[in-house]
Amino acid sequence: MHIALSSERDGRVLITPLDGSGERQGEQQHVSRSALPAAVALLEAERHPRWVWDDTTRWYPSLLAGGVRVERCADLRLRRTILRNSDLTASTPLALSAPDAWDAPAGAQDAADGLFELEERLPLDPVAEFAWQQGSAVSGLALLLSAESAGALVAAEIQYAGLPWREDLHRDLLERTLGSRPVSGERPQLMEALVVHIRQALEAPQLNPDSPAELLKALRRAGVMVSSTSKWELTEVDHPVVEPLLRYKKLARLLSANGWHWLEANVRDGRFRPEYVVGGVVTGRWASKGGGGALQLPRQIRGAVVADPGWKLVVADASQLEPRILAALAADRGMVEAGSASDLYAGIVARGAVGAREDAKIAMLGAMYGATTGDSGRLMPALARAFPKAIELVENAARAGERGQKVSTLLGRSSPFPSEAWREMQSRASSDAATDADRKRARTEARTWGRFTRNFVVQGTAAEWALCWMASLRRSLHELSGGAWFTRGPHLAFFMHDELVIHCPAEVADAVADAVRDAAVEAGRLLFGTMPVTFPLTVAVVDNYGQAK
DNA sequence: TCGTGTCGCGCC
DNA sequence: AAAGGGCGCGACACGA
Repeated sequence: MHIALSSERDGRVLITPLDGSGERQGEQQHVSRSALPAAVALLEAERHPRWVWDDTTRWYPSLLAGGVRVERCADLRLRRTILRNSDLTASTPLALSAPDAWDAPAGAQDAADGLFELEERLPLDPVAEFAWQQGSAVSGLALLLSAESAGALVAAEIQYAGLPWREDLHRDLLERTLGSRPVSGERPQLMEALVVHIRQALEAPQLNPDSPAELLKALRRAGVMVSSTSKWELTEVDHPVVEPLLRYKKLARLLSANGWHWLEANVRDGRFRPEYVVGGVVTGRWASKGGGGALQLPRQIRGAVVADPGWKLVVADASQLEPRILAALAADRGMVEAGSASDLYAGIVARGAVGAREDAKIAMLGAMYGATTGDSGRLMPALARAFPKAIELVENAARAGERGQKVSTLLGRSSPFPSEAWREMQSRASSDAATDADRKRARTEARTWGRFTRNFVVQGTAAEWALCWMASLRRSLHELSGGAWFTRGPHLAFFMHDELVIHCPAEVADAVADAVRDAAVEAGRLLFGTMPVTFPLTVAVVDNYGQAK
């Protein structure tokens, strides 16, 4: 059972029941915007449909605000992106058609109007688009299409519910770490004190350490021969300025990224409401937007995330997700077995591939990111001998990218083609007129694109695992809530690539911890069937996010 | 006074 | 000499 929602020119909403292929099935209704939540709630209860709409971010927030949660949806815009780009649908009319308004980015319908011809600016018809998509979709993409849409529901629900945030604790942290809040334009006391030390150590009384250019000059004048002012380079240097400078940088970062200004802009009524962009990264990872920086919440301030009285936070983190994904994706038995205990890297050492756990970690990162030099590059041959299938998979992905081909994740999301400029560079380099410089530059660019496609298959498949994990958990949390409005019971409150935070009444925290583990098992089964691969979680039941890990 | 590019840093 | 993938953001630098 599917039901499409679409806007009409008169501002009302058209409700169209559909069958699974997109054929109309039964009577349409028209309702006003204000009557929509009630109409959806009724149909949801009676028929449990999959709601078909152009863009979850255009429909779901107002339904949630109206007290209506839905079970399933088909987000046509997200599905369009997958279907247009996937290798699995490359020869379908949809993939071959010219881009239209359905290809515009999330929430950009209005901004996109100028990009398309007049006739494309008519209200989008979800019924026609759904039928077209259903005709183009192949069975191999079904899981990805539904997981992506489920992700859109999760993202909207997280934003609606928000992450509980204690503004008072955040302010205490800022005052302890930076000093009391300065009048605008000035530095907090503890930062100003460090500036005095830095200026003395560099004999540069006017220095503004916030300016990388000025700072670099002052460092070099003082004999500190660095090529940038970055932390990793400064750590290598032995000079009295390094310690206060690194401390200053840390404080400056806290102030600008998560200081008083961030707090006022992003926390309201005790909640931080992250704004996720589902599918915002080409690999399928989520992105975030707005000043919130949802996907980079620093550890330093997680102490301000505190469960409501009588509630708990269940924090779950998928350990070593990407290397485990690679092992399973490649069906590399040795690497899957190395990961059968809780620590994959220890398992790699135990199998004799490398000598130390730290080497195993560096080597695996190098394999996934494409390192060729340094410690990571040196360890690669040993890793390739021990785990030939896993390494072959990432090498093949890199070679395909270097040739300008697409690569795909397990569930069928494909990488984009490289740019036209990239292709021209490659063909110029292989022509008779090519100079050595042409060839060299083309080779460098080919390798760069190869590192992207190499990483794409692992990062993208890990993102698919995470989508399945969330979708599965969302279902079981709903069951645990026993019919109450979802924010009254256990609900997802935060997501960060391989980590979830669930806010829940204390009495169900243990059940939630079990549910989040079960959901990880289910995600592994959805992606890899009966392969004996495990995705262990670190689960903590805490009052305060800072207490986890 | 804009917009744009670069750096540096945080997250995975 | 070559250089590990993906992001978002704020601050600074610079040119229109």
